[in-house]
Amino acid sequence: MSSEEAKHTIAIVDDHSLFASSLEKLINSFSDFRVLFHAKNGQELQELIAKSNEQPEIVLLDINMPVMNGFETAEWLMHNHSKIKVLVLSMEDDEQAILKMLRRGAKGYLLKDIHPEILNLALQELINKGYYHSEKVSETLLHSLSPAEEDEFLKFKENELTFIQLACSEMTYKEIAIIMDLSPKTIDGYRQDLFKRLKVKNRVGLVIFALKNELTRI
Amino acid sequence: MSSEEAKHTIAIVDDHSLFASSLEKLINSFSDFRVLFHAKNGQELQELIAKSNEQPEIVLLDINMPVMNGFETAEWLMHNHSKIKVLVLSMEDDEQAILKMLRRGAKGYLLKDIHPEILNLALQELINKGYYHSEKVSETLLHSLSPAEEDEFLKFKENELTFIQLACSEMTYKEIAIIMDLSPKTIDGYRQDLFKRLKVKNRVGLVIFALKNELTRI
DNA sequence: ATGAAAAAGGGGATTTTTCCTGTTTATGTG
DNA sequence: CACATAAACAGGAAAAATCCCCTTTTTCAT
Repeated sequence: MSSEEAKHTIAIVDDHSLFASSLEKLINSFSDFRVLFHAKNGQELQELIAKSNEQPEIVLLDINMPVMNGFETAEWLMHNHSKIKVLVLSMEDDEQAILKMLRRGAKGYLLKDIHPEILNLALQELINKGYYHSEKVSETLLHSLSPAEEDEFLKFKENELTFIQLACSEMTYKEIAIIMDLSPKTIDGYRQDLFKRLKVKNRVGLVIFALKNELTRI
Repeated sequence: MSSEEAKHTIAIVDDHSLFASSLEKLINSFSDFRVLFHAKNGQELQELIAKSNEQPEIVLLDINMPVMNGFETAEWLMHNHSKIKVLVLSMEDDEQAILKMLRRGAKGYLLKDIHPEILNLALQELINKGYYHSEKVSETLLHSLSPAEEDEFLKFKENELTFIQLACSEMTYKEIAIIMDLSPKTIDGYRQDLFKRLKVKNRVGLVIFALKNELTRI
């Protein structure tokens, strides 16, 4: 791999432009990667992706950014460009942040103070294996599963959870309303609110979400 | 560590008594561990724990057991004896099983064909770090949190299978028709035929069927 | 080549889902 | 009490899903 065109493309999303541009130089010095563009936040990334005729294969994503932060950006990428791999580059060594990012489909999580060669390695693994997991990330995952804590992303009220679970069945909403002893209109309210919050398009999307997050079992 | 009393205590839960007893011998040969008792299933474990005046620090847990399987047992332990660490010892190298166990608080997951020294190491780590994570487990965790890839088999015709898999998404039938380059009416034909054959009432039923039978993964 | 069977496509109707915009009813807090 | 807020509920309409019955096209073995 050597010609410019064969290099894997990368987008950087970080509001610290000094960091972003030095990172760009570094990446361009890697033999297999080149930076396509960088954005100051998620919103700018959306615009650049829309405008550009070339899509990045990998997005290096910061978390703390104004306007549209890393979590929202990862969520948007997951829903709208699932082929783009997200590698989080963050300042904070925070288990909850790591988890929240992984839940939003991030393929790796690196601290900003790592050695450049580690970044190169991570990028290579991202391309070859589809993900890069550092020791830290693995430990975090294991830790996190025992106390089973949550993030806003999947916190539900009792009724909502019941509705979700019933929606994962062959019942119509009318039948669910009867079971839950609520008006069909209330059920419709739950449905609409959940669709928006979980960014799903329809009931099948809701079912998939519930199963992925083990909100119910089939 | 050498006196019998100072050794860490272990309970084995496995219905294959030959395996269980040889495992007991093996563990008793480790300098830091001794087997307290073994049970044929979760129910027997409950009784033994209740009867015994000494609680095991670690439970080596099989998954496939009659009466009360590993999942149920892990769940019970999590809720009733959260201080006891569960190390799953399973036959199957199954991502879903690994995840289900970790979600139920398991502190480690080992395949039954590992080298004895690995078991010793895992037990040591369980005591020292509180968990043992193999490479496989780490990969599974990461894998599981991101959208998965697909797989295919079974006795459906190619087009049917494709349709089923696409139906397990947020696409409308019209969109599926476009993707499959068929008339929406043909898609409706597939749908109707499958509903009848699989005895499902609606699309959610179809999705559930597909997942139960591993026609697709989400 | 031809007839049966399978696959693809269709008309047209009802039901369910989905969406958008509200109002009313509880509920908790200063 | 009054006020803010969340929960429950509604009207109305468009889109999608579902159903039933029917026709055309393709495939394939004889």
